[in-house]
Amino acid sequence: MIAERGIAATRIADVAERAGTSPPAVLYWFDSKDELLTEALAHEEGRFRAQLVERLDGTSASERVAILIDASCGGSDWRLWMELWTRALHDREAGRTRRELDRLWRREIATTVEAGQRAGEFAQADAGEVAAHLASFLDGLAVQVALGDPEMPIERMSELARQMAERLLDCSLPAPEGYGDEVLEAVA
Amino acid sequence: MIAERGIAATRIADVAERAGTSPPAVLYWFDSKDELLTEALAHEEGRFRAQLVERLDGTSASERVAILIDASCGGSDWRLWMELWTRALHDREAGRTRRELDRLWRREIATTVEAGQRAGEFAQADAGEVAAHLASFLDGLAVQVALGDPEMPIERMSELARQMAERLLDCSLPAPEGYGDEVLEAVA
DNA sequence: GTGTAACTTGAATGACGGTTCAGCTTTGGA
DNA sequence: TCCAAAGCTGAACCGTCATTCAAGTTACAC
Repeated sequence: MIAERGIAATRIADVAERAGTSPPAVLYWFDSKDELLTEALAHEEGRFRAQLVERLDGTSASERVAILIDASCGGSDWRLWMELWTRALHDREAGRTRRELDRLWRREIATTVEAGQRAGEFAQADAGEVAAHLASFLDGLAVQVALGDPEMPIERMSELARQMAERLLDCSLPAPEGYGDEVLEAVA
Repeated sequence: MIAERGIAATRIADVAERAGTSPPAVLYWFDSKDELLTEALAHEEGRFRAQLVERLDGTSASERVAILIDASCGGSDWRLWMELWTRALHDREAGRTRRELDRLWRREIATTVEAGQRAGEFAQADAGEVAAHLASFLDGLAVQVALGDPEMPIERMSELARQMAERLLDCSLPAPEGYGDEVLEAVA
């Protein structure tokens, strides 16, 4: 609901309708609209991480980087994070949440980079620097994709991010899987 | 006003108060709140471009790239563009505007890159590709900066973007000017 | 001066939507 | 079977704005 209409335009009545119930019923489970929105975003974040952990299990560093990029491209709806960003601009609590999520995400990348360096798969470079580079680049690309920029289809995002990682780490990454119709459709 | 409180929380009464007048007076000049917001964003965009054109006058390609990066870091309030982004997610008209602005911005970069290549200042590389890289990277960095990420002060954004450009173009860019207190404060 | 257009205002108006409330139905245990 | 708690509902309630309106004030042309 949030991804479709945006936080600002999402009414309790919309959520209720989607859930096949009534506005007061929604407020029976959530104390307020604000709490509902906050929990929705937290839930999505949890879903994303869980899916990521599963995919990362028992893989090489190169594969991991490829998976992280891949997950960025299609694993979650960037519209949600963009909503969180603008929320974070004016809401202290949302700001804290956002910073924490980003810190974890960059750390995930940095840790993987370091592992790859120890395994000799990647060139020596400051892992934190690489993580900052890659994370920012992915954010920027995702904005274009989420906004349906004709010059930035999701395949190009994937390709550019991949090139960037290979350049930063001086390595070769395994090929990404294609994107299923659901993902392509969600982006469109 | 929009940068401070966000589009969603900006009331006509706020604008009126800031302008030292009354809500009906604001609606005398703008047909609706929506038009007011749209024109505000367009106005800021115009201001930014005008300032850019002035700074770019009579400079070498290397200087131009440095100026473009510099302008990205401090020339405008990214909070406004982030507001435009989320607006564009659900508003067809805002989406068109955003795409057009981004197209112009990438073209500005690409044109400069091509000029620099003709002048022998930059390595040969697909200018469109370089522009897409750089523009996305700047967007991503700007998000972190705008959100006050402690790991991404504006100086680091400037430094990373600069390195990225130098790497993409295999060149050396002139040093950026420091950021004045106003910019640093606006970001904080 | 005086009339007119431009501009502004305080006071409604009205829609919208979160929240509350009093009571209904369902569920599950004894 | 009975009863309490859990879960839900329709119908208010109420605050918050954008927007309108009728009437004022100013500025300026003649």
